[in-house]
Amino acid sequence: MKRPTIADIAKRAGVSKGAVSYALNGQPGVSEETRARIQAIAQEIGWRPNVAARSLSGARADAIGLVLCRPARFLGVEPFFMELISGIEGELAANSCALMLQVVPSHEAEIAVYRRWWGEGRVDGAILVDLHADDPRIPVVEQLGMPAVVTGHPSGTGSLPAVWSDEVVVLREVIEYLAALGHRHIARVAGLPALLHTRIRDEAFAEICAESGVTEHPVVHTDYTGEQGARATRRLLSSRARPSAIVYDNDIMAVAGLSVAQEMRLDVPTELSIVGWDDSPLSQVVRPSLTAVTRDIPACGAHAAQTLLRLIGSGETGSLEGPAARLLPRGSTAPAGM
Amino acid sequence: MKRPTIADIAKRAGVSKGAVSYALNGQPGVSEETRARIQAIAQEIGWRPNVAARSLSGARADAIGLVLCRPARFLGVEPFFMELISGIEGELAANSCALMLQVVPSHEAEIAVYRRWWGEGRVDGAILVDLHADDPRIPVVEQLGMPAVVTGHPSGTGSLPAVWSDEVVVLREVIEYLAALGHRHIARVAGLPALLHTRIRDEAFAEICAESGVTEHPVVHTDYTGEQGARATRRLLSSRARPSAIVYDNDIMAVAGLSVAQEMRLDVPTELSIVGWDDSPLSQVVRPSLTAVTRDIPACGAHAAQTLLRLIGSGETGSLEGPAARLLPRGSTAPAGM
DNA sequence: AACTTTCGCTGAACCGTATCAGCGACATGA
DNA sequence: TCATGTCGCTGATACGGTTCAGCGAAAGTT
Repeated sequence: MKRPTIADIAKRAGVSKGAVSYALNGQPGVSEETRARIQAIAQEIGWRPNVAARSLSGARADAIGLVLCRPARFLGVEPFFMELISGIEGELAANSCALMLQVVPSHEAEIAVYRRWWGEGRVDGAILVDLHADDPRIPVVEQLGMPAVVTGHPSGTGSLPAVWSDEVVVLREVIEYLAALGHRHIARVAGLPALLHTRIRDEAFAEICAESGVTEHPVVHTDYTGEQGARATRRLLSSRARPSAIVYDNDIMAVAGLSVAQEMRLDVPTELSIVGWDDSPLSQVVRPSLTAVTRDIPACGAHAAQTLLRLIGSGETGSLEGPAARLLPRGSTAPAGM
Repeated sequence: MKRPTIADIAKRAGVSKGAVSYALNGQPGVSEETRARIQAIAQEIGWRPNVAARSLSGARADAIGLVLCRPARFLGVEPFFMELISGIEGELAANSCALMLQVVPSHEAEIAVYRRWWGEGRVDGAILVDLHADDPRIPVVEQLGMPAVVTGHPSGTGSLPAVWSDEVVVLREVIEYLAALGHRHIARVAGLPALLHTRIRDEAFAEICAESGVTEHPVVHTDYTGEQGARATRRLLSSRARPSAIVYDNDIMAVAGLSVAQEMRLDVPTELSIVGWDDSPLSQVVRPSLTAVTRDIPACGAHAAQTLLRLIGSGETGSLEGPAARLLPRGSTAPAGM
């Protein structure tokens, strides 16, 4: 009860293997009549193409790779990645392409994975996330010649196409919204300083605050964990002149900050306004529900996957702007106390 | 600048391809001297085995599959899966085995994925999660002959080995702890009723409550979302005789429940005790921090992966009990109000 | 009618590895 | 001394597809 092969089909159809291959791949070279007959037989005996054989013949691996480089504990609590993955998958499944996933502890390990995957012919390309400033992965991937798209600002992606959404625009929306509510002292609890998008937000934050009459705009960097988010919040709220609003770089830190505020008997939103980033169901579960920057993460993933598939298929490249983020006001923001 | 193959190595070493294959796979058939020479050459020219060719030769695909069957939105917020995945990966990486991931909307789609993966020779086996009562995947996987391990109670896994942790023991720990604190009315906000482990917990909950003198023990089923967790909590707390403690089936619902309680001006823990399940960083971020059932999810994943690899390698089967869960008391539980 | 083109198909080569039968050289045992 | 292994290696083949050159027949062109 072995798996049927095209040879079996060829025998039953009374044609050669080559004809079967043409018929099943929609290639010219067989009559429509024969094609239909062959397809019917393939269907009947439950034939599936063997990916190994197919990719050995110089074709594709029909898989793309995704490497996540964050500690397990942090990954779990960050809904971003799961949503991204499911978005990627939606696009891949439509093209019967598989996703290879690996979680690694460091950039070196990540690079080693790309080397291995590409060397072994396991993947046709990869999606790179969490772009760093002067990211060491970029030159390696370029040199390998492996098709790849980067989710992140195109300024740091070298020759690789990027799929990104403009963070500056939405950050401006956030600051101007808070400024309009009368906030003049806005703090930012940021993520990892090594990440490129953190830097971009950092710069834009300072600039936009200055423009909007927000005189105080301190930034604290963290590792995205709730723990560090809580600690940063505690420090900010303990300082002599405490901010009247805090913008967080992810949801879990915003929730942690909310708890710290409540612990310190500060009412949210009347005494402190809170804005989260990358809105997840979490934001709506806490009281008050969190005002947050939201964007369609699965759509970003789908977008990246689509771009990669096009790159693999036709070599066609080019950075594309993905779905835009926008501010979703909820209960955690209010006019600044007088 | 093609990828080097064993033929290239053979040429440079002045031996046959066969000898190279033996040398690089640790097989007998070459002298240690020749082996070392061949390995050095392989190293030098950067040779990597081509998985396609390797698996075509009847060997392995060197990949295992994992299919997640939950809507994208729910997946993201549930830290469980990411932690499980990173645990699986840790074990796989050590055996240079890859993980194929797919997210699907239904069991039928999931089964189709197994059929395809196995038919195409893409995977050597799979890990099944979210076991249902009378799970339709079990007979299909058995019939396919695909090695698989199931994370869940062995009562429903047919001939497939299971990796599970005893939920009844820890549930007893929870109930007896709450009973000891004087709680006589404990509600449970459960997950999807179709899941086998929900049923097991349901049954055990009723039984243990009865034994422990907990006279009232209502159960509400949900879909694991914070939204439904909040709604269930609201309903429970609005009833005439409200529970003095609620046990939730996951973290996000526990957090949602906590918010609802605060919204209803019920103090946690003095007026309501809350226990979460599958402790994530989330539990420690809210105030009060949540008493929760905790277990080492990455370890469970690693365990499952290890069992699967052994099953693939030697056909050796057998269910194994994984790391045990235990109760971690924090700030959200207290003696029942008089 | 002779020539060219197109169609539908065949047969063989090829991708990179694993594996098996066999072969000479040498060691071992009776 | 001869039969018997064992060692280290070779050469061939298999795996399941893709792809290419080529071939006979039919159709079209002049």
